[in-house]
Amino acid sequence: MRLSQLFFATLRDDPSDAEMPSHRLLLRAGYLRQLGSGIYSLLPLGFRVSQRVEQVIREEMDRIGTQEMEMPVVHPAELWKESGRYFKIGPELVRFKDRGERDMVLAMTHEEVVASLLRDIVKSYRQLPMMVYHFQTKFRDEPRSRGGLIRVREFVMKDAYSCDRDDAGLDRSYRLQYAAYERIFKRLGLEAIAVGADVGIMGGSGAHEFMVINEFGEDTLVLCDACGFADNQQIAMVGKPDPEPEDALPMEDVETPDATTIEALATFLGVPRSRTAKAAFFVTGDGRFIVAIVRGDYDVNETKLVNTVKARGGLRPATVEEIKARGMEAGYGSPLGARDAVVVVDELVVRSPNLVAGANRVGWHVRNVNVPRDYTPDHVAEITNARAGDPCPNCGTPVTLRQGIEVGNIFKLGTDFANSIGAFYLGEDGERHPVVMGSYGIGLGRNVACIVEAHHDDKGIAWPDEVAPYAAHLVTISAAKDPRVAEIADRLHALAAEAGRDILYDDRDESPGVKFTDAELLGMPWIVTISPRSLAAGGAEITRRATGDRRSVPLETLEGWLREGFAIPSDGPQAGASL
RNA sequence: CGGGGUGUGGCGUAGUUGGUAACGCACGUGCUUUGGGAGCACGAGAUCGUCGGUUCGAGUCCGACCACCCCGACCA
Repeated sequence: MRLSQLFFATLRDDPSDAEMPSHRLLLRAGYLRQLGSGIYSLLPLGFRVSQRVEQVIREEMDRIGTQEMEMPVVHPAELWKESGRYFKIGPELVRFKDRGERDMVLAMTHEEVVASLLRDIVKSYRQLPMMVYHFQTKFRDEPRSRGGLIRVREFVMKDAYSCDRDDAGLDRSYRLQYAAYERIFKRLGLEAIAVGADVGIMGGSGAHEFMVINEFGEDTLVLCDACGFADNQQIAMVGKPDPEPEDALPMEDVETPDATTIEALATFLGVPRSRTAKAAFFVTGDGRFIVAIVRGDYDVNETKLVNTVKARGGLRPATVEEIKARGMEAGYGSPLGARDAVVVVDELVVRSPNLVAGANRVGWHVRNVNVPRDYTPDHVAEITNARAGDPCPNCGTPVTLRQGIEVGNIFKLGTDFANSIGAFYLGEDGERHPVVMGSYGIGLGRNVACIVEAHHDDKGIAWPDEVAPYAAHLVTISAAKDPRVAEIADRLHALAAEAGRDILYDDRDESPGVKFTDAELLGMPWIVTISPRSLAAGGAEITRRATGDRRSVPLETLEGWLREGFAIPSDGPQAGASL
């Protein structure tokens, strides 16, 4: 591909609204353009990377016997009503009517379609197990997109679905996918770690998220360096040691003007935050009022809270009026005297004696509150976030917290979709059974961005060989001065094209500075320079983009590599080699 | 949806007390230049996010709206 013909433009200045390196570089190097919030066009270079990522995923899916197919982006809403997700999912599911006034949705994912296909096609246990996948556009009207390709509203995802006779079969499929994911991320040049994850709205019995560590990551990971324990903070259960035992003292009102936060309360009373109880108020999607009590030195974990109270439709913060209506006072709240509320208490609170809690009166708290002596919980469970330094549940070593980006996930769905959509098969036993499903997703664009996050320097991108849009970037210098330069470069370019592996060829009449700077920004793994100087030194100069290692190569040798698709031998340019 | 911010040519920006838009990069033409974002000359490109208001006159002042970005909420 001649750069003079390529549909792209490099930018000298950073676009002002790009913060992450991947976003900045993909924009500056001409891989990407934004159309709207969370909506992007992939320019030819970006599309080639995406296709190469896709091909890696395809090969690994095929390798474990997953069959490629394609399912639609627009679905009749009927199907989503059958699964119930039409009612459970909020505005991120785009709904509209077609010309016939029929309710339609834009696909966020494809479990319903797979289940409906199973309903039509799978009749017998002999047809199972079976796995399918496709690469397809998803649309999710995210409340807030961010970070370039990291969180978008429209994106292409590889989603795979396993279909098994029973849980044992699901476990087997899940392990196959897990292993395939490890191979995929390794080939993509990503150091992904699998963490235990919440099953969320997908339901089901287990899930892992594949995460790459990144300071811009939206998820918090709880990691143990000693034993390898890794969970998303949403579900990480860490032990909390027993507080010092004390005799329960009688409750005692204490005036606490303006102490509406734990911080202010602890300061005002001169006690550590661990001697206070924090109340948080929520309303579930099904209309129940929840008051959650955690110790003042911990934060409420909403995922755990949702799972504890089995909240359908999630949680939203309660309004001040709703809190008052239950006999409580925001800022001075506790279950003391509360009514019509589901009281959920963190298990550590039960073990912690004589805490300061809200009096449900403005300006007042109560000392020496003890559970269950002073109020009765409806649920006692761990509903707090793990903190850095808390003991690992496996080995007791203090855990660390890191931010991560989810590059892939795998879910054990179970039988919910099959049951609701009606995907049953006849077993060997002659009985009807629901198909047991699993769901496995990888977002292409997000992976492209994460590859750049992991493979760049201050000059630009440095693609791993496996995903580079072109294997090499051919640069000519002083072509106007020495006719041999263009002649040789043209020949090398043609040779690569004939060998079926196009290379990028900067045939523009630009100054050397522009050409080298662009080559480093664009990030092909090999930069090949043809110039009067390189010819005098014996042929071409080749530079490994990632390391900067550089050496002179005879033209015949280079031609040989190009015929092999620029398969440079592993003993290519060595560090320290010079012209 | 709450908080903060930004909208001026493709990108980055300037624009004073209100007087009809400027600079760098990129772009076109010509000449020179060619191993690290070249030089000179000429040139094209903006109804200043939109609508309304104040004013003789609005990029600038006022109001509403829209878009985008950041933090939070949210996130199969």
